[in-house]
Amino acid sequence: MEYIFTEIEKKWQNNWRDTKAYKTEIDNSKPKFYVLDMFPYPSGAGLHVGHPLGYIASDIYARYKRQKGFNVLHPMGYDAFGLPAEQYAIQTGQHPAVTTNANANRYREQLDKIGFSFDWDREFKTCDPDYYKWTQWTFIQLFKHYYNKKTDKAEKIENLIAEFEKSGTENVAAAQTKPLTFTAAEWNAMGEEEKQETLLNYRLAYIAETWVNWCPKLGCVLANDEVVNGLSVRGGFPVERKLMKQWILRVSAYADRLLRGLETLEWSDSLKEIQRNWIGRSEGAFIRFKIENHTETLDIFTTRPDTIFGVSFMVLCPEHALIERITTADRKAEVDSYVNWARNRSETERQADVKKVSGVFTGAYAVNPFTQEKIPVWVAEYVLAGYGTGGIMAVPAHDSRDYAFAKHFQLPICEVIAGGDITKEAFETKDGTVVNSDFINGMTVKEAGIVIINKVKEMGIGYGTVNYRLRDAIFSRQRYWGEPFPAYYKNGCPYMLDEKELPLLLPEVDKFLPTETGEPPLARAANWKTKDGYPLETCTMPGFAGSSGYYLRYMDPHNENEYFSKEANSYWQEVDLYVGGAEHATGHLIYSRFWNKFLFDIGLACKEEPFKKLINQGMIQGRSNFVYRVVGTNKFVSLGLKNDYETQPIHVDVNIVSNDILDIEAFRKWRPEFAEAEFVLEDGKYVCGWEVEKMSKSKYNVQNPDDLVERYGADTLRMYEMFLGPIELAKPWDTNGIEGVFRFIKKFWRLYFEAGGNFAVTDDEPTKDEYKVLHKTIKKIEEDNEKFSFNTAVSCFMIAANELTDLKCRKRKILEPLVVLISAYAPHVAEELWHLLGHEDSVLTAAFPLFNPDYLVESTVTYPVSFNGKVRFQKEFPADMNPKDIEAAVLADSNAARWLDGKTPKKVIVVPKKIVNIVL
RNA sequence: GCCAUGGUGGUGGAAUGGUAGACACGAGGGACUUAAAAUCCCUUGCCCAUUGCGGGCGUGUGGGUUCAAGUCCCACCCGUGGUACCA
Repeated sequence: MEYIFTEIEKKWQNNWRDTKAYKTEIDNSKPKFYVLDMFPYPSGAGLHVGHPLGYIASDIYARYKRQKGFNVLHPMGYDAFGLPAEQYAIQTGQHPAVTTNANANRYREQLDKIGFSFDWDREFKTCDPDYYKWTQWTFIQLFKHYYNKKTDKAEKIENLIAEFEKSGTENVAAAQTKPLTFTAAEWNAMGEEEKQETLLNYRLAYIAETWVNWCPKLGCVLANDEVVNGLSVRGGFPVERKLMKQWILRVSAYADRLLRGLETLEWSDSLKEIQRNWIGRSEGAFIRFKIENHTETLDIFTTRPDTIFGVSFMVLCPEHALIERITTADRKAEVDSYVNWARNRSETERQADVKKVSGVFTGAYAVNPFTQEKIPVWVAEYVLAGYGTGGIMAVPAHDSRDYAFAKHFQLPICEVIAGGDITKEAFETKDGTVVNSDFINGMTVKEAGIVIINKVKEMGIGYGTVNYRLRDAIFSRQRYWGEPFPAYYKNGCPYMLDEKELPLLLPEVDKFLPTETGEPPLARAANWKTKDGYPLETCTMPGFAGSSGYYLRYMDPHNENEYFSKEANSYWQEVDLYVGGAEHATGHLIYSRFWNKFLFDIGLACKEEPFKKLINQGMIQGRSNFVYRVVGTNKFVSLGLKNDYETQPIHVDVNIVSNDILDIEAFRKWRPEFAEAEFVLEDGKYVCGWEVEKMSKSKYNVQNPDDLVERYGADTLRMYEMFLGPIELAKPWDTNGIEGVFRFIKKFWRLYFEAGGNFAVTDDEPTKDEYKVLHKTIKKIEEDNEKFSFNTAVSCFMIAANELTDLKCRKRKILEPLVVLISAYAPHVAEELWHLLGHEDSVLTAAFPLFNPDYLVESTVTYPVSFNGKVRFQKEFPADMNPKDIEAAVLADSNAARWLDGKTPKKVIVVPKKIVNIVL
């Protein structure tokens, strides 16, 4: 019988689908295991070979865990809200839901061909109202909670209101937008609107006017992680700064817990480090400076309170509210013009000349609280509005940016930490002795910092604190294709819809564009009001809203009354293994952790962290092929000969190149202008050049998995993608080696058939050597599966197949367990062989074979004998011989005599089962 | 700049401090075949010897620890990814 993968794969894929072989239910008799892939955005381009890399790895692990007796949850779905569908809708008028559904169906078709063990009964898209109902519901909860720093968790806003009524802000320690203080009497005297306005300062989902990343081309606000180098991640359009009223999530309230939680996770160190940097914890002090002739004060954050005697100027960011009030009349014109210029500069422009120093003096002076010295207050772009207080104390001697600024504007530079040469550059090192600083002279940086913090606290002008770089997440998007906010406005204040009114369905609109007055597309919807006639929010939620809690919904995806049931959550708990790309490190993986921690605080999720173990699959890069055209002709030279001509490299579609050899006929047909192409060949072949680049349509290096499945079958594709290299490693996609894996599968198949082609597995008792091959394989595969070392596992299967072929082993006791072992990797082949072996049930329910160490025990071991670390000969000994006897036996050997050459060995080292080393 | 991470044959990549290069691709040679496909066998890190054993050099560079280093330590060079006026 021949290996006809097309038939086998179709047969079993249909069987698994019809029998719902992968349907998963809560089963308290088994331990659970939750394996999740980062679900894809269904783009129009379809699945490319990079997607399945992670899915195959997680599928192998899920199947392995099932074999090990776990009840495995392995769901899949689609992250369906997003910009491309909307932009397509704007161009064509086609509703994004239509495009999204079509794309998702195509993805499903492609995924099905690869033989994944997803429980498709749990599938959903984030744009399904049944699902986004719970995204909206969570948003309402965020609105109704604040972060209590005393209990270190989210609490009901009612508790806060009760506290305000009782004693104002006096006993309140809450995460807040800006510090507020008021008494109970003041609170009680506030009107409804004022109270609501005040509460927004505390809610975990709040509205505030902030500087946002505005992308005019997309007509939309972007989150910090959606902007790279001043350009939008989607589309690469320039991003500006704009002051807008936005919904915001108070992610920063969780900064410390997000940081500490990392320690409990089995994530790679590099990914944890990226998150640590993103959260950006820094210890320092808030210090309040008086401003001369003003009642206003200037608050700053510094990590170097020890350098306070070295402050020679202050700097405010151009957005700072204080500028207007303290600028002196004679400086006003200049300051205004600078501030205007700086504020209107786009992110891109700002990023472009980071090195350029610019700034302007306000004419005002702050007062150093320790020396009473007058310190000029400047405005400069290098101070950012979004970090700390938007104002700094500049210590040019010990900060390179302040140094550059001081040099440029000829401001004094005063050394307060000894150890550097401040005539050349700033001395930023934190070990050194404090000098020129009155009562802290002679102290270390660390000691001085503590003393200053205590002192400012005593003086009532500051305190030691921790500052985070992590920003609150802007949650409004001026788009159509997203979750509508379950919010409406009354007298300008936001209120939430009743939970019973959820889901608030995305309305139909005539066009997916903003209105003529610049309002978001939802403003076009007819009757976009509550039933009492209040206007609904017209923004929608961002892409990360739907993906922040989807893993929880998979636990109980059809629940109509709850996000997920207590029962389901307490069984499945958290994701045990999460597989996906590291590019989500500062976006999705932060937002989900925040989302989950909040749900944990309000008693919904039973685990604080959503993803226990995370594997980052490396990016699959494209491997482009080139042909070399002789300049000005239609003649193409093979790679090895191109230096003899003046050539121009041209991208050629990788699908008409095999092992870097061009299919000339296909090339002629590829483009009309190449129909008459001539070729200069090497050995009758046209060899293409290659380069690793991003996978992209324009480089003709996109490979989709369907072609490969068609040519080699799903099992080969699965094993080949694993064989490419370690799963975490970024690597270029390269089909050059796929033949080898295909050969292996055919060889594996042939183990079960005699020369004539009949299935020929016997019940004979295997020999010891045959058992050894099996048990060696069981051991290695188990180890590799546990380590996610799937590439070496594939090699291990190849070795086993080679050895069993050599042994002509066709025995059930060897070949049957081998089918089970390989079923996680090549499930179709395994299932077919399993049935040929006479099983009625499915290989999917078979247990992982047990390893028996007895079969690996050697009676003799060959020891390499080395002199001074160089191997000279080998000698065989009984496996249980003791090292002293081995030593004696080696020295008595005639080969040893040759190398000893009359010398007495200094030392003889016998490493059990490894090596004998003789030191001369 | 900072943080992370990697550097091993023509290529992808293996190696709990213990015979570096497993496995695979590619290449060369051979068998089978009318031929092709498929399959199988041999060679394949470099250099010398090749009538046989054999010998020397090799994991980015330079040092060090060790009986023994791709692996551990120090310094440097190069690549990749993240991040950047974060006070």
